[in-house]
Amino acid sequence: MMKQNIVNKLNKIIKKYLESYGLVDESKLSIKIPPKNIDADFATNIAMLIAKKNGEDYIIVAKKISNDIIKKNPNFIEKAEVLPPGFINLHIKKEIFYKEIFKILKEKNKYGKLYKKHNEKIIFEFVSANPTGPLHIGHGRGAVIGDSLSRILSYLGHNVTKEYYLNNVGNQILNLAESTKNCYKQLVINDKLNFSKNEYKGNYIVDIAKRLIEKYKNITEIDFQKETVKEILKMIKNDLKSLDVKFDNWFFETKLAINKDINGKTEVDKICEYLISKNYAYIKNGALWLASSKFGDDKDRVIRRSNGRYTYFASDIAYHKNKFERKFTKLINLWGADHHGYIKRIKACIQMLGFNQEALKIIIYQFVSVVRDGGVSVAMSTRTGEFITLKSILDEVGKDTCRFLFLLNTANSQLEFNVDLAKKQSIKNPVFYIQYVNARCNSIIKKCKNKKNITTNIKNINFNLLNTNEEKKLIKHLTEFCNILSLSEKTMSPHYLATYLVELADKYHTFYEKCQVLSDNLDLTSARLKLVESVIIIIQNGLKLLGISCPNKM
RNA sequence: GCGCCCAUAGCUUAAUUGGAUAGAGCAUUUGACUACGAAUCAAAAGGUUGAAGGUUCAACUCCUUCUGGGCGCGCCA
Repeated sequence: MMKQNIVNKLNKIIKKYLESYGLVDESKLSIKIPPKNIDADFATNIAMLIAKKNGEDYIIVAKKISNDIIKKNPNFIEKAEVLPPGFINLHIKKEIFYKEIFKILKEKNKYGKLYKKHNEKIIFEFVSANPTGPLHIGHGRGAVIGDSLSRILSYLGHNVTKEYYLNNVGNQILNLAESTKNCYKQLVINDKLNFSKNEYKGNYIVDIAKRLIEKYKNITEIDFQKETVKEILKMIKNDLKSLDVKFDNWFFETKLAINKDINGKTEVDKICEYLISKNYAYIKNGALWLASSKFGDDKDRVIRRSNGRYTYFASDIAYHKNKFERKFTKLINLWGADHHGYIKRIKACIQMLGFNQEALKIIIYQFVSVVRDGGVSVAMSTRTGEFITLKSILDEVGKDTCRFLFLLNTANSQLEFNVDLAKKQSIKNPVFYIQYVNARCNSIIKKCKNKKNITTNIKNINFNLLNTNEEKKLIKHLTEFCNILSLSEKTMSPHYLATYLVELADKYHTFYEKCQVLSDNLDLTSARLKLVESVIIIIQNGLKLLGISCPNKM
């Protein structure tokens, strides 16, 4: 939390000027790391705010304030410069950065980790793909973003439970079971396979049917619904496992929509009764409608059809209620872009249940399209069987590359996954670029193991010897790790960490070319070795949070 | 028709959420392996940030309109 500490300190210093000039509004005040082309540690726009209010010259005010800051904080600020249009750029004393490197070396794989920081209990729901087929590449994106983000949140002291909600009830499941059954029958009489329009197609259905033929002698013994879901669930879990994604809990819809209490009522029954009693639900044309438009939804929604059967949405209400009943105080849902229309209605429900809708945070990720040498295949439809399975991609490009390509971009824009390029670049690939840093570092460490007269005690290292631009940039970048984690936390976007690691690798490789680590100058060698060690720590911590391996040899 | 998201270099994209000269990678051109791993580095070239207005000292970022793309709008899930 080095950046935060400095910002807090600077805030105190700078706010005094705001007050002395009678400015109350702090919302436009910024203290942040300047763009890369600016040589400074921090920058503030305070002078422009003040000058604007008083109608004074930006530069003159900036110079006045910056001079004053230097004079009053000699132990903290190295120098301050004014650049047009009126920024004050601050250089922090080098020792503060060295201290942070100390901290990295000392805390190692726990550097940046926070403990018991939050009282809230988070439930993070993601993937939740229907058990009607194997996961496709779009689900993969959700799985990776959700998994990496929850790793980051946990690392920052949040109490996170990762949950997969399984819709194992309803028409789609009946339909699925029917598909397997038909396939089974046709296979038994050795018929040519024919699927009707609404049935699920795909080799996995045939595989399941074949397995059932082996397992059972008579069709009457088979519970097709149970068996099919079981088999598909096995597939989904396998796919997630090879992506290195693990859930803490699998929540079955049957628990809400099928299981009954001693009064013969399901959770869904009960929630509907509650909603009716509160006048949040009403009967129209024989169906039960939720008055969600009262709470910001575009229109009211049917939760129980006139034929008496509940909609999927009814279970969803019960599910979110259940999350609160399990004492979760913050709900995070990661949804594919096709679900954006559900945000308003589910937020409406949460208000009806008497909870704060702010407790629910919904992250939407846009779709993935797959490109192969020119041709684009987009539609990921489980029903038609036209989709690219996550497994096939994993088999082709590997877990690390797959995860990283999902993590490098913001969730908010559509992702074009170029399989051929990912394969071709398997050597020249951003993941390898980062992993190579670790390999190079470890190679150096190994090489100097037998060297004598190297200083290993951090306290005796003279970091002032690390004087080149490459070293200074590398040090500064290392110290931004915590800042990046909290940015990812704040924006719920793990991609900041991914791009940060690419930049770190970039800075390390430059350093590596320019600065020979092992040399006759023992003091310098010792200092550079410590720098290399801290690079290893950050790279390993970072990749671990992204769920990517970090081999010492490649 | 209504709603959500997107549009940045030839391609894939970033920009710490309103800051300074819009950063990378791939592809192209040039140079560097008898020093710690060349899966690397150095350099060149490539941009009116889809268009037009507006707000602001400051706009890729916010507002309005338009164009193009994705997705969603059922008593489907």
